[in-house]
Amino acid sequence: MSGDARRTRRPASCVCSKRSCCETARATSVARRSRRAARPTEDRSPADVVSLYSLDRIGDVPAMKWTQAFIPTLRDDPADAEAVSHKLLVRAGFARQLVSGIYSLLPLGFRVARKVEGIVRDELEKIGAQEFQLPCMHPTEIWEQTGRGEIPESFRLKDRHGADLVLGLTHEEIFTHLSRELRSYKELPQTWFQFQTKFRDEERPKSGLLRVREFVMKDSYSFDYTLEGLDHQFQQHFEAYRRIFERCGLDTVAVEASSGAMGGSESIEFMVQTESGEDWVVTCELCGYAANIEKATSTLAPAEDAPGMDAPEKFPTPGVVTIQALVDFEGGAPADGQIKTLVYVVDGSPLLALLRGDHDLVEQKLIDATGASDLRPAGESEIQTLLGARPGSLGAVGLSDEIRVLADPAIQGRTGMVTGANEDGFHFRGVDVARDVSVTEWVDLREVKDGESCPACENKLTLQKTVEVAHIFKLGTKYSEALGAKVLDENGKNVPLIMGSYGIGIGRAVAAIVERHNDENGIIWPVNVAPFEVVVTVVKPKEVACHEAGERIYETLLGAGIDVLLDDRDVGPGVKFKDAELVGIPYRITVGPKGLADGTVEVFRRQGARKRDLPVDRAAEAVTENVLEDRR
RNA sequence: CGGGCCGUGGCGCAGCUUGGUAGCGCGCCUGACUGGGGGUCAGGAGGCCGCGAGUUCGAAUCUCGCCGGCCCGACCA
Repeated sequence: MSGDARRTRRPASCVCSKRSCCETARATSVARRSRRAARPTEDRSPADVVSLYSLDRIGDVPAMKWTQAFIPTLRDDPADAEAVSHKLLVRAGFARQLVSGIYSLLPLGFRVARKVEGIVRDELEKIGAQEFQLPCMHPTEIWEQTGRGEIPESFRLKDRHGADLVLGLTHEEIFTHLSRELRSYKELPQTWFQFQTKFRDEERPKSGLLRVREFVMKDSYSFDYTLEGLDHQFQQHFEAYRRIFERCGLDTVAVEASSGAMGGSESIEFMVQTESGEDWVVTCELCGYAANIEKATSTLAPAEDAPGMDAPEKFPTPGVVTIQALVDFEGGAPADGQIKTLVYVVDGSPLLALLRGDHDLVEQKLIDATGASDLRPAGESEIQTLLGARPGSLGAVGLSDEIRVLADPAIQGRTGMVTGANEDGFHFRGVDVARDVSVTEWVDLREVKDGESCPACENKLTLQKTVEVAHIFKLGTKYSEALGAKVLDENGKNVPLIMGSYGIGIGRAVAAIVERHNDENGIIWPVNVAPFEVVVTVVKPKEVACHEAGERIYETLLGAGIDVLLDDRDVGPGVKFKDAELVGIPYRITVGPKGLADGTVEVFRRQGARKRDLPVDRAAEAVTENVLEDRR
């Protein structure tokens, strides 16, 4: 009984000032024990009494009985949750929010996180990685040395002497700092990793554990002195990640990604498809092409040019300030016959981005193309100063060469186009891009749309919403050069270390697993990451036969090394079934008077909700077999 | 950072328009019954109504400010 159990569980370290507190508790617990011990019927052996008695003893019994575990399940979805994983992880007692984007993991949640970590550690050790533990608090200077001192997401603090510290957003800097102790190519390659909390003051945390401000990441870093060595490490990680996610029961799609502010030449993200995600990924089922929308391209159907003219012709378009308005305007043009002109400020200088009227800009592509560290849309007054007109009438025809113009290939060679005339209320028609527009650089800037053709095989592309669970980067020498991490090569020459970095968000992976493994009754954990693999549900725990049969099965499973939870609560069976399913334990063995009457218990498999009756003394063994089979 | 919504026992919510003893369901505690899908009955505990100021004889309710949370957008290593 939970009441009894709780009351006897006085912390050894109780520091209450009232002497009576702990003493009374102790007295009460003794009284309860004797009552409990006295309750059993006369036909029990002393061994039975001892085993019952041990129920009340906390210290030497693993906390795997429901009455002793902290599993605060909720009947209703939390009001502030939207994402499936958020609702379920809170409802099922895995996690609680402290403030926006900061969560506590409860025992069940921690058990899952530890299992995921175990899989990750196992696979990394298989590729020769060594585990470290680095600090969360870093001196700000080291971040300044690599040019990452001004990241808006960083949490900053000062120590009592006024020294500036930053809570680590990641650990390239610190691992690279340590790598300076590498002296010779003979020590290479090295692969180092850790599980550590990262702090990122996101502008908008959301979707429960999917996007948070404080989270544990497995990050690893590879050090070598040749590009081939880097390629090898990158490949090793890629394959290790594949195995990790497979073992976690996560279907991932590996996509080309933008390296963003991490720098480096190449990066691949591991994405999990879910409605709660925020990253769009483009995939081709036929040839396997896959890319983040920040990077993806497609093959376009050719657009039809309007008749050409000898020179652009200016015409009045009063009140027309959008692409759509110009489509509807008498004498206007279809969207794919227009040139969209966007003005950005890139590291302080203006830049024009030109796209086809029906296309959208991917800002990340602009950042990647310009190498900008700061990029934003220009304000209206800046635009007015630069081009002499307001947004809605902008264009690049006849601009001075001083202004940098990046244009998307979709408008290359087009004729008879319509674009703004840089005079409010006027547009040009008959624009011949090659003739009339001076383009500084042609770069892919447009966003791929669902249903466009695959750049590799021409098949139709699909667009999916996903969440990023891992990201691997070829960093090159960005960090090693900034921090002076060099080794001597075969020729005795100092060369910078060539690095890779590789991250997996543990909490995010846990949430992603829930996103993909659930039904209307709750979570369905894959066995490998389940907080418990089996729950033994005792239907009528007050009845000695039920209780004892349940205990026996529970102990047999424990002895077989199965993660098993005994639901010994004195509540109705419905409550226990609902909770077990909500929590998502893969196997349930139901022990109750009905089955015991003919010597059976019921084995229930959460996935697929399959039930079968087995003889009492066969059940533990059979379920053990199932579990061992499911573990991979 | 812009826009919207919301803060009332542990959880989910009503009450606010029209100011006057703070309510409901679930959960929790005690006891009994019950026992194969969130069961029944009886009794009970628990609330600076987010915080602060103001209006008023009187504020959960009206006004102002602040704080916190969620969603959309922008942003994102």
